[in-house]
This record gives sequence, structure tokens and C-alpha cells, in this order.
Amino acid sequence: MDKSLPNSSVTEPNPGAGFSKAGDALPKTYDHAGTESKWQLAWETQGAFHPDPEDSGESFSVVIPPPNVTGSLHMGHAFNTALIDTVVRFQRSQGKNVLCLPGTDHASIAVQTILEKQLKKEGKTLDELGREAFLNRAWKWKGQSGGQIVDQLRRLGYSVDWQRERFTLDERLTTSVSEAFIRLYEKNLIYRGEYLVNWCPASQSAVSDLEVEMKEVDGHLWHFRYPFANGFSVEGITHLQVATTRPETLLGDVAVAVNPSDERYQKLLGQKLILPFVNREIPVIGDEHVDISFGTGCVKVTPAHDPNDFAIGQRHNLPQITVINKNGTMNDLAGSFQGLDRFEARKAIVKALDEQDLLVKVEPYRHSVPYSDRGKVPIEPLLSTQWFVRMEPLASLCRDHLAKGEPNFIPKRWEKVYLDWLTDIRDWCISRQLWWGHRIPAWFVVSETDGQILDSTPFVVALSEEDALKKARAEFGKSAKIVQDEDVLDTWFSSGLWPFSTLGWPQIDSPDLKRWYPTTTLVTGFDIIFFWVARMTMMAGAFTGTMPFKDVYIHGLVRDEQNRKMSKSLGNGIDPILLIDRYGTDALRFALVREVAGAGQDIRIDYNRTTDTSITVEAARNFANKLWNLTRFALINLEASTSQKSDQIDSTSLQLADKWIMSRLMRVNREICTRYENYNLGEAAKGLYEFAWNDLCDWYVELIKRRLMLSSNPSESLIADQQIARQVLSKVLTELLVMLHPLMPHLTEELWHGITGCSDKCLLALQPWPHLEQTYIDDDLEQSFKELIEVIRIIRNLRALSGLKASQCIPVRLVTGRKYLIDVFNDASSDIKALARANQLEILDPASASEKPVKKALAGVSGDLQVLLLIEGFVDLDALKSRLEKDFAKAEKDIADLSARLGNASFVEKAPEAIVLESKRKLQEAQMQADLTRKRLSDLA
RNA sequence: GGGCGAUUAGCUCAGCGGUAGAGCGCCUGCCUUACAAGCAGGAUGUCCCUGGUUCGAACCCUGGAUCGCCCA
Repeated sequence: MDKSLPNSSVTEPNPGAGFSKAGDALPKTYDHAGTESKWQLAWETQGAFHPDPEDSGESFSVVIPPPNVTGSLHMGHAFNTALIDTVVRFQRSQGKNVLCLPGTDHASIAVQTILEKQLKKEGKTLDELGREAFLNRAWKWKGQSGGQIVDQLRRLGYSVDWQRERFTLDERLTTSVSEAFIRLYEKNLIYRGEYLVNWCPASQSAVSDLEVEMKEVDGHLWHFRYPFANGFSVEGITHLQVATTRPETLLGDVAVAVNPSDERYQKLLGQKLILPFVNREIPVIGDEHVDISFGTGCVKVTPAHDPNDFAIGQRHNLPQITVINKNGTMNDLAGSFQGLDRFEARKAIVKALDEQDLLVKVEPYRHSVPYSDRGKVPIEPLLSTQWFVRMEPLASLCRDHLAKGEPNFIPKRWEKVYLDWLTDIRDWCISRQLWWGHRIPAWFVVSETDGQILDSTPFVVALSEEDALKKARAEFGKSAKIVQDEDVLDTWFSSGLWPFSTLGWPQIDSPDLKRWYPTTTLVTGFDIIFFWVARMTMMAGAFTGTMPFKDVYIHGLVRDEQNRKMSKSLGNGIDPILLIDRYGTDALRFALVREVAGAGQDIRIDYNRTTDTSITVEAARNFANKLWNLTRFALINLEASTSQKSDQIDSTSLQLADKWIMSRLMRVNREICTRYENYNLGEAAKGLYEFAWNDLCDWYVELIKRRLMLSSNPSESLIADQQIARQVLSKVLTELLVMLHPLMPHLTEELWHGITGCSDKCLLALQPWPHLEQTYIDDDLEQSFKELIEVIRIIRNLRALSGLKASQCIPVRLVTGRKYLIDVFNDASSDIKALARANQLEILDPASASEKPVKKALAGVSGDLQVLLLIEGFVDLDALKSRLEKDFAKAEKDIADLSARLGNASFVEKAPEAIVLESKRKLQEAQMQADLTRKRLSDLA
């Protein structure tokens, strides 16, 4: 496949921008800004992430959760992107034919709110402007301001196919939406009807249940009296007392309900009450759902303004009286309160009740109030004719798939959340009284109802006006006149189609659809499982017969330094762009991924708001710089030709350190690959960090420095050995960069070009995962190497204790009874000397050591291993003594613990043999440690 | 009211049956020619409480506390 494009201006070598050839003076710190923009441009102009359906390789596809066009990048996007892109880049390295498809959704309410605000400033109204002019304006706005988020996503180094970028209102996707609507309608899965819906008075549209947020607010409970009609009274009772949090709905009351088993009121059932202000007679009815213990046990019933009352109304066949307009003001049935805003009306009604001596009391009352997510105002339940999707048949399909493990939730526990929502699901109100969005493909045959649109007006559903007219004429005769429904569909209706509408559906022979659908993985936050994940699975189930993705990887939220959810209203968001500017995209990405635990937990980003700094991200930036300098070191020490030869390493010439780092490299290769595959991304990041810093930089590089920097006139064998070290370093570093690439794409791309000398047309982003050479993995060797590191640590510790100067070299004696260790130490004696600053090194078994006793020495003991620093005159005797005493005490405690354990008959009997043997070994070791330490202490005395 | 998650070093978090780990911070030395965004060494814990299971519990089970989220 040829990914190169004619435009080659960005692929010209750019000396000075980063690594080029060894020998150039390279800066000591990594400059992320230049590097990141350079590779973002190179990837995109070379079409690196634009796959062809004809390309070879197993399909791997991901659609990104389309951000809202009105949005700007926040931490949630950065986090989601970091995770998706890590997965996607890794899968590309596995040789798969990877499609990662980006796009945005049109966000009906959000866009319309923005534009209405603009219009208001200009003193215009929607109606004056008209639908067409408004839509022109909206598209213009989208063109100018709507693309911001997309450019910001580019700055994250997102390896998506920008050539396949989609927008939910694209013509193609709009066709998908109409098609989906029509098919659902024809299967009787969409219906139109008058129901109590969640009305948002701010956006003046219906919204779905999911767009309603319940908020606990401090309100009041007003108690007031309704007098009986016709002066009726029983045992002196002349009124019924009701309690409500919403007095303004009083005007729409049609009954007062009591529980039929409530003895207080049984004799009043069927009596009439007089509704104040409007003087309507309303009955006292019995309904089992009334809570006897709440308030007085009497509730006013307002079917047109409360979901519970609506249900009561249906059970008792009560009228529905709407008293509130769609803009939240009181309507003409509200009498003298007409025209008041619903909250003004509340005050006025309470005042008027008080004046009529009908107000009994007011209590402070904390209760849940439904708020519109978008509009940020209380929802008004309102009777209204809307379009609904029948959810149960679709949900049932999804439940069947889930029973077969489709889709596969990671982590598993989110499956239950998803399933619970799909069970006892309510129908979905999909129509919105807005203009920006997909207009509902339904046309009313107005000629049947005198040119008016009534609930009874028949309608036809079709892909186009032309088709609609045909259908209407066929059914209602040649003179049929049609008018399209004014409303648009819920944005999530189109988002629900996203995994297949973006790939060409409903054209089922679309090459992209055939190649990449169903998609492989969906990566998203748990907060949109219902909004998006469930809607996608339902739509996919209905239209494609499969689930739209195999895996769903659910991640948590990014929380602020005080562990709060980041939100606009709190103003506690952390701007990822600021962090990118300061620390680099790769640092931010690495920091975010590294924080991820296995279980889809929320992550927290520390942030200092006065300095705009983050310690977490800074640590990742430091890691990036470490890699930069590691590569700088390698380039200074490698010859240009080394990298080509690194795959022909002569394994028989490897030294201990070489074998060790190769064993570590291959082990890491195997582990990290598994972690990436299983979405253990945080673990992958941590593993690579440790390998790069602790194994490679701290030990291997330090160990080979002497082999790399030869004195003048070196022997041939030294030159040959230098070559080995170069080859190994080159190989390890190169493969490390490939493995790190999914996490830190820009930096690794830059360094990889530096180390391999490849041209800019050859991209690390398209390189395969390093070949796993299992034969290098050697458990025993790694274990021995651990001992070697331990010895060097002990020597360094003793040196630090005694206050030896770094430059002071001293003779060292190592004593151990373990034959293999003696061999390892002999093999590595020059390494030990160099890293521990020893000028002489004796490696003895206990017998030879006792033949050559030393009087005074700095001593450390680890198990049977004694480390002696042979120097005259201790610099700090007390420090050494207290150290040895501490070691002794520890050994004694270990002996006590282990003997107690081994003395326990049931432990020896029941514990696995390996554990028992291990305990015995540890006991022996502790005893040896105690003996030797005691001896050293007595030598000191 | 139902459900889910969290509680481990000063801070952020790993570990999920076999004698407690990392990063940051802290202390002591170092400008050792890749890196002071660094190097070497060091200190630091009733693993929230309570019972229980087990030879053995930070880890499994009871009950509870605190914090957070979702659904009604």
C-alpha cells in the first residue's frame, strides 16, 4: 500500500528540528512543541491512518465517540482519546487493517441555544428569521466555530482517518437517519401520540428521560385547605387539607386522592371539593398509591403536570387540565394568574390562599426536582403530542445478545448497569421542537383536516417530499396536500446509528461497511452507557442484526484535584491544551494512561491553579526527557551503521549484561503485548516506564559505558565487544520505542527516526510490533543478575554509611557459599568494580575466606553473602554499628516468625510443599544472616 | 429505597491468600562527559473498624463506618 501523497513539502529532511545524524550537538532537553506539530502534519499528509478496505490484514475498527460541535476540548476528551489512540496504534502494530473513524455530532439543543443568544443580542427572534434563514446561519456558524474541537483533537496526535471524518448532519448520514426512522415506523417501533413529556421551558422543546437530571433542592411544603362543596361537613370537618411542593399546579387539579384504606377519609370518598380561584368542583377519590403517612394523607391530583398524577388520572378516567404554557407562563385557564411565570404564580397563589385563610402552614422541605440537563431550568411535565420509539422490543433484542456475551463489557461490572437499564425500559421521546437537526421524515396530509395539523391528521412517512406526496395521493386521492412535520429528531437518535451510518449504511454493499462493520471496540466513559452505548446496540440490533462492536471498554472520569467531577457549572475544568503547551501531548497522554487502574476507576489529576502546573504530568514529561537523553546517549555512542546490524547479533558473544537486558526486553515484549491486548493500558505504561528507566537506563547503560568508550589503541577483542554493546543497545532502544509508541507517539516517532536513520517517509506509526525472541528469556540469569545488583547496592550503601567520597576507591571482598554466585561475580567483576568503585575485588567461598581473615572491615550481610569493604580506619563506626544491629534485629525477628510458622504442625501438614520449603530456606538464610551479623558486630567491638 | 465503587506511606495510587509496593514529596551526599526534568543512598505504614473462614487474610465471607456515583 502506498501511503505517500504528492505533497512532499513536509517530508523534506528538516535538520535541526530534532535528531538527524550522530555527532550533531543535540539539546539536553526535549522540545515537544516542534516535534509534535511536525509529526502530526507528517502523519496526516502522508495518509498514514487512511486505510483501504482492500488492504491486507485482519480488520480492526473503532468509531470515536463524536464530540459535540459546540464543544471545546476538555480532560474527558483527552482521556478518552489517549485510551483509544493507544489501543488503535497498538493494533496497527499487530499488522491489522485498522480504521479509526472521527467525527462530531450536531448537538441540536446546544447549537440552537448559542444561536438564539446571538439573535437575542441582535434583537431578532426565531420566528422573524424563519426556518430557512436560521438554518443557513447555523451552517455558517458550524463552518466557522464548529471545527474547533476537531483541531484540538489533532493536537492530541489522534491517529484517526481524517479523510473519513463524519458529521451527523452530513447528507449521507441524514439519509441514514431518515431511512432508520422509516424502517422503525414501518415495523411499528415508532409511534406518535399525546403523553406527558419532559418539557424544557428554556429550550422550549421536549427532552428524553435521560436528559433530565434529578436535583435535591431546598424547597417548601405548603399545606392548604380545599373546602367541601355545598357546605358539606362531616363531624365538623369542613375542609380537606393537602400538601404540595408546587402550589401553582393547583389550578389544574381535578381531584384529591386519599388511600382507600385510610380510615380518616373513608367516609369522605366521593364528596366534592371546591377548587379555590377557579371554583371548580373536584371529587375526593381513593387510590392505593397514595402514601398514608405523607403529609395529611391527601394529595391533590394534577394529571397534566405531574407524572404520578397522570397515572392516577388514567386509572380514574380524570380530565387533564393544562394550566402552564410551553414557555413556562400560566395560560388562560389560570384565571387571574394568566401570564405569570410559573414561579411568580407560585408566590401569587400562596399569597392569595393566605388571604382567603386557606393556607395552613409552610414547612421547609428538601426534595428532588427534575432539571433539564441542557436548559438548566426545572422541567415542566407537560401534555404534548410527540414521536416515540417503542423501546421494549429493541431492548429485548439487546438482552438476548447480552446473554451471549455481546457486546463484551470491560470491566465486566458495567454489563449489569447496561442490563438494568434495558430492563423495564420506558419509551423514548425522540421529537424535539427545534430546527437544527434531522427533520422528521413525516408529512401530514393536511387536506384531510381542513389544512390544519391536528392529532387526528393522518400522515405519511417517506424519504423525500416527492415520495411523501406520492404516498399521500395514493392513499387520499389526487388532491391530497401535505406539510412536513416541523420537528427534528433527538441528536442521540442519529448518534445511535453512528457505528454503521458512518460506514455507509443503509448501502449494505458499501466497501467500508463490509470491511469494518461490526466494529471491534468501543472506548467510552461510563457516563454515556445509556445515552449512547445502549442506543447504538438497539439501533444496530434493529438494522444490522448484530451488535455494533465486540468489546466495550468503559473508562472512568477525570476528576479534579479535590476529587470533584469536572463541570462547566463548577468551573473546575482543567484545560488540556494548557497542559499540552506546558508539558507536551505525549506527557499528558502518558500521565493519563498511567493513572488508569484495571477496573475502569475514575482518575484524578493534580493541578495547581495558580501556576497551571501538574506534578503528575510533569513526572511524565520527565520520563519523556529521560527517553530523549537515553537516545542522545545512544546516538553519541553508536555508529551510523550499527542499527542495520542489530538484527544480526551474534548471541554467543554476549556478555552477562547483554544477555540480561535481552532477557528483560523479551519478557517485557511479551508482557506488554498482553497488557495492551487486554486493555490493561495503565499496566502497560507502568511496565514500559520501569523497563526503560530502571533496567535500561539505571543498569544496562551504566554497565556498558566502559565498553563503549574505549581508550586509544584498543585491542581487536575490545572493538568487537564494543560492537556487541552497540548492537544490543541499538536493538533494545529501538524496540522499546516501538513498544512505547502507542503511548507517546510523537516523541517515539522522533527518536526512532534518530536511532534508525530512516527517512521521514518511513513512519514508526506503521512499524510492526518487535519480534518476540523467546530464547533470550532466561529466568536463572535474571535471578543471578538480581543478586549482582544487590551486591552493588550493599557496597554503595556501606560507602554512603561510612561517608566515603565518591572518588575514593577501596578493596572489596565478597564471600558466599553459593558456587553459581561466585561464577556470576567473577564474570561481572569488572562491572562490580566500576559501579561500586572498588579497586580490588576478592570473591571467595567461606573456607578460603577463613584462611585469610580480615581484622577490620565495613561489613554488610545478606543471607549467606558477606560484603566486606577493606579499609583502614572507619569514618563512621557508630553508623555502621547501628546498621548491623538493625540488620541483626531484623534477622532475629525473621527467625522467630519463621520458626513459629514451621513449628506449627498444621502449617507443615496443610500448606503447599513449595511454601513450606520456601519457609525453610528463608529460615536458614535468616539464621546465616544472624550468625554472620553477630560475628561482624563482635569484630567491631 | 435499590445498586455500584472507594477506603493501603505526608500526597496520588498499585497489589487481591504465603513476612507491605511505586511515583511524587521528605532526609543525606553528588554539576560521576545522556539526562539536576538528573545520579547514588536513606527514612516512612494498627493495609477504615468488626467478627468469621483458613495452617496463614491488606487480599475471601458477616456486619458496620466514612466518602463518591448511578437508578427510583
